Amino acid sequence: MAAHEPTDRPDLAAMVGPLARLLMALEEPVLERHDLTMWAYTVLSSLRGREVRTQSALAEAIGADKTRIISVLDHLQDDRLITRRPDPADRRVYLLCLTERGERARAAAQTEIQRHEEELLGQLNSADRAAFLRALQALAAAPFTVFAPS
Amino acid sequence: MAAHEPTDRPDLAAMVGPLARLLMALEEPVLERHDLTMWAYTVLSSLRGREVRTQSALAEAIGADKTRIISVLDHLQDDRLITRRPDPADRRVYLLCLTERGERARAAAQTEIQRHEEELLGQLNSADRAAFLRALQALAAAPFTVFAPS
DNA sequence: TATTGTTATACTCTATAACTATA
DNA sequence: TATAGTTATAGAGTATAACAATA
Repeated sequence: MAAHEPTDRPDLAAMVGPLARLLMALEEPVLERHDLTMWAYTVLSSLRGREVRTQSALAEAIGADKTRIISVLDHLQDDRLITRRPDPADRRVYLLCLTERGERARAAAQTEIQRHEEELLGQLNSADRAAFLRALQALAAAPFTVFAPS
Repeated sequence: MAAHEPTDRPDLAAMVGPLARLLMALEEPVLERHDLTMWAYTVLSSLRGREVRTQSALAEAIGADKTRIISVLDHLQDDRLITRRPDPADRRVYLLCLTERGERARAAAQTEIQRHEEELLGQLNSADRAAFLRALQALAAAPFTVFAPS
Protein backbone atom coordinates (compact mmCIF):
# COMPACT_ATOMS: atom_id res chain seq x y z
CA MET A 1 0.00 0.00 0.00
CA ALA A 2 1.24 3.48 -0.81
CA ALA A 3 -0.51 5.22 2.06
CA HIS A 4 1.59 7.13 4.59
CA GLU A 5 4.85 6.84 2.68
CA PRO A 6 7.31 9.51 3.78
CA THR A 7 6.61 12.52 1.56
CA ASP A 8 9.30 14.52 -0.11
CA ARG A 9 8.74 17.88 1.51
CA PRO A 10 10.12 19.71 4.52
CA ASP A 11 8.12 19.26 7.70
CA LEU A 12 5.32 21.78 8.01
CA ALA A 13 6.67 22.93 11.35
CA ALA A 14 10.07 23.59 9.77
CA MET A 15 8.40 26.04 7.38
CA VAL A 16 5.60 27.47 9.51
CA GLY A 17 7.82 28.10 12.55
CA PRO A 18 10.37 30.32 10.81
CA LEU A 19 7.57 32.06 8.91
CA ALA A 20 5.86 32.87 12.20
CA ARG A 21 9.10 34.29 13.54
CA LEU A 22 9.53 36.41 10.43
CA LEU A 23 6.01 37.79 10.70
CA MET A 24 6.51 38.68 14.34
CA ALA A 25 9.78 40.39 13.47
CA LEU A 26 7.89 42.44 10.88
CA GLU A 27 5.20 43.39 13.39
CA GLU A 28 7.51 44.38 16.20
CA PRO A 29 8.78 47.75 14.92
CA VAL A 30 5.29 48.68 13.71
CA LEU A 31 3.73 47.95 17.08
CA GLU A 32 6.50 49.79 18.85
CA ARG A 33 5.74 52.92 16.84
CA HIS A 34 2.11 52.55 17.90
CA ASP A 35 3.07 52.01 21.55
CA LEU A 36 1.63 48.51 21.58
CA THR A 37 3.12 45.24 22.71
CA MET A 38 2.45 42.05 20.79
CA TRP A 39 0.01 40.85 23.46
CA ALA A 40 -1.73 44.22 23.60
CA TYR A 41 -2.28 44.12 19.85
CA THR A 42 -3.52 40.55 20.09
CA VAL A 43 -6.03 41.61 22.75
CA LEU A 44 -7.24 44.56 20.68
CA SER A 45 -7.65 42.28 17.67
CA SER A 46 -9.59 39.75 19.69
CA LEU A 47 -11.95 42.43 21.02
CA ARG A 48 -12.62 43.85 17.56
CA GLY A 49 -16.35 44.22 17.09
CA ARG A 50 -17.35 42.16 20.11
CA GLU A 51 -17.58 42.31 23.85
CA VAL A 52 -15.90 39.55 25.83
CA ARG A 53 -17.42 38.65 29.15
CA THR A 54 -14.50 37.42 31.25
CA GLN A 55 -10.74 37.82 31.23
CA SER A 56 -10.37 34.06 31.33
CA ALA A 57 -12.43 33.72 28.16
CA LEU A 58 -10.33 36.35 26.46
CA ALA A 59 -7.13 34.66 27.58
CA GLU A 60 -8.29 31.33 26.22
CA ALA A 61 -9.37 32.90 22.94
CA ILE A 62 -5.88 34.20 22.30
CA GLY A 63 -4.07 31.15 23.64
CA ALA A 64 -2.67 32.85 26.71
CA ASP A 65 -2.73 32.15 30.41
CA LYS A 66 -5.26 34.24 32.32
CA THR A 67 -2.52 35.55 34.61
CA ARG A 68 -0.48 36.64 31.64
CA ILE A 69 -2.90 39.19 30.24
CA ILE A 70 -3.71 41.04 33.46
CA SER A 71 -0.96 43.62 33.22
CA VAL A 72 -1.70 43.89 29.50
CA LEU A 73 -5.31 44.78 30.29
CA ASP A 74 -4.14 47.20 32.99
CA HIS A 75 -2.04 49.12 30.50
CA LEU A 76 -4.71 49.08 27.80
CA GLN A 77 -7.20 50.44 30.30
CA ASP A 78 -4.78 53.15 31.48
CA ASP A 79 -4.34 54.16 27.85
CA ARG A 80 -8.14 54.22 27.40
CA LEU A 81 -7.98 51.66 24.61
CA ILE A 82 -10.32 49.24 26.37
CA THR A 83 -12.92 49.39 29.11
CA ARG A 84 -13.25 46.90 31.97
CA ARG A 85 -16.84 47.21 33.14
CA PRO A 86 -17.92 45.08 36.15
CA ASP A 87 -20.82 42.80 35.21
CA PRO A 88 -23.85 43.88 37.29
CA ALA A 89 -25.18 40.34 37.18
CA ASP A 90 -21.96 38.78 38.55
CA ARG A 91 -19.62 41.12 40.28
CA ARG A 92 -16.69 38.75 39.90
CA VAL A 93 -16.42 39.24 36.15
CA TYR A 94 -15.34 42.11 33.92
CA LEU A 95 -16.99 42.93 30.60
CA LEU A 96 -14.20 43.76 28.18
CA CYS A 97 -14.76 46.20 25.37
CA LEU A 98 -12.78 48.21 22.84
CA THR A 99 -13.09 51.99 23.08
CA GLU A 100 -13.31 54.08 19.93
CA ARG A 101 -9.78 55.15 20.61
CA GLY A 102 -8.83 51.48 20.96
CA GLU A 103 -10.43 50.59 17.66
CA ARG A 104 -8.61 53.45 15.95
CA ALA A 105 -5.29 52.29 17.40
CA ARG A 106 -5.97 48.71 16.35
CA ALA A 107 -6.98 49.70 12.83
CA ALA A 108 -3.98 51.97 12.37
CA ALA A 109 -1.56 49.26 13.44
CA GLN A 110 -3.28 46.62 11.35
CA THR A 111 -3.18 48.72 8.20
CA GLU A 112 0.54 49.09 8.53
CA ILE A 113 1.09 45.44 9.44
CA GLN A 114 -0.91 44.17 6.52
CA ARG A 115 1.01 46.47 4.21
CA HIS A 116 4.18 44.60 5.17
CA GLU A 117 2.42 41.29 4.82
CA GLU A 118 1.17 42.20 1.37
CA GLU A 119 4.77 42.80 0.38
CA LEU A 120 5.57 39.23 1.38
CA LEU A 121 2.51 37.80 -0.33
CA GLY A 122 3.54 39.66 -3.46
CA GLN A 123 5.91 36.80 -4.20
CA LEU A 124 2.96 34.55 -4.93
CA ASN A 125 0.84 34.48 -8.05
CA SER A 126 -2.76 35.39 -7.40
CA ALA A 127 -4.10 31.83 -7.55
CA ASP A 128 -1.53 30.52 -5.06
CA ARG A 129 -2.06 33.56 -2.91
CA ALA A 130 -5.80 32.97 -2.69
CA ALA A 131 -5.36 29.27 -2.04
CA PHE A 132 -2.70 29.95 0.57
CA LEU A 133 -4.92 32.33 2.52
CA ARG A 134 -7.89 29.97 2.22
CA ALA A 135 -5.84 27.01 3.44
CA LEU A 136 -4.29 29.02 6.22
CA GLN A 137 -7.67 30.09 7.56
CA ALA A 138 -8.86 26.49 7.54
CA LEU A 139 -5.75 25.18 9.28
CA ALA A 140 -5.52 28.01 11.78
CA ALA A 141 -9.05 27.16 12.88
CA ALA A 142 -7.98 23.56 13.42
CA PRO A 143 -6.70 23.97 16.98
CA PHE A 144 -10.25 24.74 18.07
CA THR A 145 -12.07 22.24 15.86
CA VAL A 146 -9.97 19.17 15.24
CA PHE A 147 -8.20 19.20 18.56
CA ALA A 148 -10.82 20.66 20.82
CA PRO A 149 -10.15 20.20 24.54
CA SER A 150 -12.14 17.27 25.85
CA MET B 1 -5.64 54.46 -5.94
CA ALA B 2 -6.81 51.18 -4.46
CA ALA B 3 -3.37 50.02 -3.46
CA HIS B 4 -2.72 49.23 0.21
CA GLU B 5 -6.32 49.42 1.31
CA PRO B 6 -6.85 47.45 4.51
CA THR B 7 -7.71 43.92 3.42
CA ASP B 8 -10.51 41.91 4.90
CA ARG B 9 -8.59 39.02 6.34
CA PRO B 10 -7.02 38.14 9.68
CA ASP B 11 -3.39 39.12 10.03
CA LEU B 12 -1.04 36.46 8.73
CA ALA B 13 0.70 36.33 12.10
CA ALA B 14 -2.63 35.68 13.82
CA MET B 15 -3.04 32.55 11.70
CA VAL B 16 0.54 31.40 11.27
CA GLY B 17 1.44 31.77 14.94
CA PRO B 18 -1.26 29.49 16.33
CA LEU B 19 -0.67 27.04 13.50
CA ALA B 20 3.01 26.87 14.43
CA ARG B 21 2.06 26.18 18.03
CA LEU B 22 -0.32 23.45 16.95
CA LEU B 23 2.33 21.78 14.82
CA MET B 24 4.83 21.86 17.66
CA ALA B 25 2.25 20.38 19.98
CA LEU B 26 1.77 17.56 17.47
CA GLU B 27 5.50 16.95 17.25
CA GLU B 28 6.21 16.96 20.95
CA PRO B 29 4.81 13.54 21.93
CA VAL B 30 6.29 11.95 18.81
CA LEU B 31 9.74 13.31 19.54
CA GLU B 32 9.48 12.27 23.17
CA ARG B 33 8.83 8.69 22.09
CA HIS B 34 11.95 8.89 19.95
CA ASP B 35 13.99 10.42 22.79
CA LEU B 36 14.55 13.63 20.89
CA THR B 37 14.06 17.23 21.89
CA MET B 38 12.70 19.74 19.41
CA TRP B 39 16.13 21.29 18.95
CA ALA B 40 17.76 17.87 18.57
CA TYR B 41 15.31 16.98 15.81
CA THR B 42 15.90 20.35 14.16
CA VAL B 43 19.63 19.69 14.19
CA LEU B 44 19.22 16.21 12.72
CA SER B 45 16.96 17.62 10.00
CA SER B 46 19.46 20.33 9.17
CA LEU B 47 22.30 17.80 8.89
CA ARG B 48 20.32 15.50 6.60
CA GLY B 49 22.44 14.61 3.62
CA ARG B 50 25.13 17.21 4.22
CA GLU B 51 28.09 17.95 6.41
CA VAL B 52 28.16 21.30 8.21
CA ARG B 53 31.54 22.80 8.87
CA THR B 54 31.06 24.83 12.06
CA GLN B 55 28.66 24.87 14.95
CA SER B 56 28.05 28.56 14.38
CA ALA B 57 26.99 27.88 10.80
CA LEU B 58 24.63 25.16 11.97
CA ALA B 59 23.19 27.44 14.63
CA GLU B 60 22.57 30.18 12.10
CA ALA B 61 20.99 27.75 9.66
CA ILE B 62 18.38 26.74 12.20
CA GLY B 63 17.88 30.22 13.63
CA ALA B 64 19.43 29.48 16.99
CA ASP B 65 22.14 31.06 19.07
CA LYS B 66 25.47 29.24 18.84
CA THR B 67 25.56 28.84 22.62
CA ARG B 68 22.12 27.29 22.60
CA ILE B 69 22.95 24.22 20.55
CA ILE B 70 26.10 23.14 22.37
CA SER B 71 24.40 20.92 24.91
CA VAL B 72 22.12 19.65 22.15
CA LEU B 73 25.17 18.57 20.15
CA ASP B 74 26.72 17.05 23.29
CA HIS B 75 23.69 14.82 23.79
CA LEU B 76 23.41 13.89 20.13
CA GLN B 77 27.07 12.92 20.14
CA ASP B 78 26.66 10.88 23.35
CA ASP B 79 23.78 9.06 21.70
CA ARG B 80 25.93 8.46 18.59
CA LEU B 81 23.45 10.26 16.35
CA ILE B 82 26.02 12.74 15.08
CA THR B 83 29.79 12.97 14.86
CA ARG B 84 31.87 16.02 15.75
CA ARG B 85 35.12 15.61 13.86
CA PRO B 86 37.85 18.24 14.36
CA ASP B 87 38.76 19.88 11.08
CA PRO B 88 42.42 19.01 10.36
CA ALA B 89 42.80 22.24 8.38
CA ASP B 90 41.55 24.46 11.23
CA ARG B 91 41.61 22.93 14.63
CA ARG B 92 39.12 25.43 16.02
CA VAL B 93 36.18 24.05 14.07
CA TYR B 94 34.17 20.86 14.22
CA LEU B 95 32.82 19.08 11.16
CA LEU B 96 29.29 18.01 11.96
CA CYS B 97 27.81 14.90 10.40
CA LEU B 98 24.85 12.60 10.83
CA THR B 99 25.68 8.98 11.66
CA GLU B 100 23.69 6.17 10.07
CA ARG B 101 22.02 5.70 13.38
CA GLY B 102 21.24 9.42 13.44
CA GLU B 103 19.73 9.29 9.96
CA ARG B 104 17.57 6.34 10.98
CA ALA B 105 16.35 8.19 14.07
CA ARG B 106 15.61 11.30 12.04
CA ALA B 107 13.76 9.36 9.34
CA ALA B 108 11.70 7.41 11.86
CA ALA B 109 10.62 10.55 13.67
CA GLN B 110 9.89 12.38 10.45
CA THR B 111 7.71 9.60 9.09
CA GLU B 112 5.56 9.75 12.17
CA ILE B 113 5.46 13.55 12.24
CA GLN B 114 4.45 13.83 8.63
CA ARG B 115 1.72 11.25 9.19
CA HIS B 116 0.15 13.64 11.70
CA GLU B 117 0.67 16.56 9.37
CA GLU B 118 -1.00 14.69 6.53
CA GLU B 119 -4.01 14.28 8.75
CA LEU B 120 -4.20 18.05 9.11
CA LEU B 121 -3.64 18.66 5.41
CA GLY B 122 -6.44 16.21 4.72
CA GLN B 123 -8.87 19.06 5.37
CA LEU B 124 -7.75 20.71 2.15
CA ASN B 125 -8.73 19.79 -1.38
CA SER B 126 -5.79 18.66 -3.45
CA ALA B 127 -5.45 21.90 -5.41
CA ASP B 128 -5.39 24.06 -2.28
CA ARG B 129 -3.09 21.61 -0.60
CA ALA B 130 -0.57 21.79 -3.43
CA ALA B 131 -0.78 25.58 -3.60
CA PHE B 132 -0.47 25.86 0.17
CA LEU B 133 2.71 23.80 0.28
CA ARG B 134 4.14 25.65 -2.70
CA ALA B 135 3.39 29.02 -1.16
CA LEU B 136 4.71 27.94 2.22
CA GLN B 137 8.02 26.87 0.75
CA ALA B 138 8.36 30.18 -1.04
CA LEU B 139 7.50 32.23 2.05
CA ALA B 140 9.55 30.13 4.46
CA ALA B 141 12.58 30.81 2.28
CA ALA B 142 11.88 34.54 2.52
CA PRO B 143 13.79 35.16 5.77
CA PHE B 144 16.98 34.27 3.95
CA THR B 145 16.21 35.92 0.63
CA VAL B 146 14.03 38.98 1.07
CA PHE B 147 15.37 39.98 4.45
CA ALA B 148 18.93 38.80 4.23
CA PRO B 149 21.23 40.19 6.93
CA SER B 150 23.17 43.10 5.48
C1' DT C 1 43.59 40.94 15.96
C1' DA C 2 39.75 37.89 14.76
C1' DT C 3 37.23 33.59 15.20
C1' DT C 4 35.57 28.90 17.17
C1' DG C 5 33.79 26.73 20.79
C1' DT C 6 32.73 26.97 25.64
C1' DT C 7 31.09 28.43 30.24
C1' DA C 8 28.79 31.31 33.53
C1' DT C 9 25.58 34.73 34.27
C1' DA C 10 21.61 37.57 33.80
C1' DC C 11 17.37 38.34 31.85
C1' DT C 12 12.79 37.50 29.85
C1' DC C 13 8.91 34.94 29.45
C1' DT C 14 5.69 31.74 31.17
C1' DA C 15 3.32 28.64 34.24
C1' DT C 16 2.04 27.29 39.19
C1' DA C 17 0.24 27.99 43.51
C1' DA C 18 -1.92 30.68 46.87
C1' DC C 19 -5.00 34.44 48.06
C1' DT C 20 -9.67 37.59 47.87
C1' DA C 21 -14.07 38.35 46.67
C1' DT C 22 -18.01 36.86 44.96
C1' DA C 23 -21.42 33.23 43.69
C1' DT D 1 -17.80 24.33 47.01
C1' DA D 2 -16.63 26.56 42.80
C1' DT D 3 -15.20 30.44 39.95
C1' DA D 4 -13.11 35.32 38.46
C1' DG D 5 -9.52 38.01 39.15
C1' DT D 6 -5.11 38.96 41.34
C1' DT D 7 -0.42 38.45 43.22
C1' DA D 8 3.97 36.31 44.20
C1' DT D 9 7.05 32.86 43.17
C1' DA D 10 9.53 29.46 40.72
C1' DG D 11 10.84 27.47 36.52
C1' DA D 12 12.18 27.14 31.61
C1' DG D 13 14.14 29.14 27.84
C1' DT D 14 17.09 32.49 25.94
C1' DA D 15 20.63 35.96 25.20
C1' DT D 16 25.03 38.43 26.86
C1' DA D 17 29.56 38.62 28.27
C1' DA D 18 33.85 36.72 29.24
C1' DC D 19 37.23 33.06 28.53
C1' DA D 20 40.74 29.58 26.28
C1' DA D 21 42.45 27.79 22.09
C1' DT D 22 43.66 28.53 17.49
C1' DA D 23 44.26 31.13 13.32
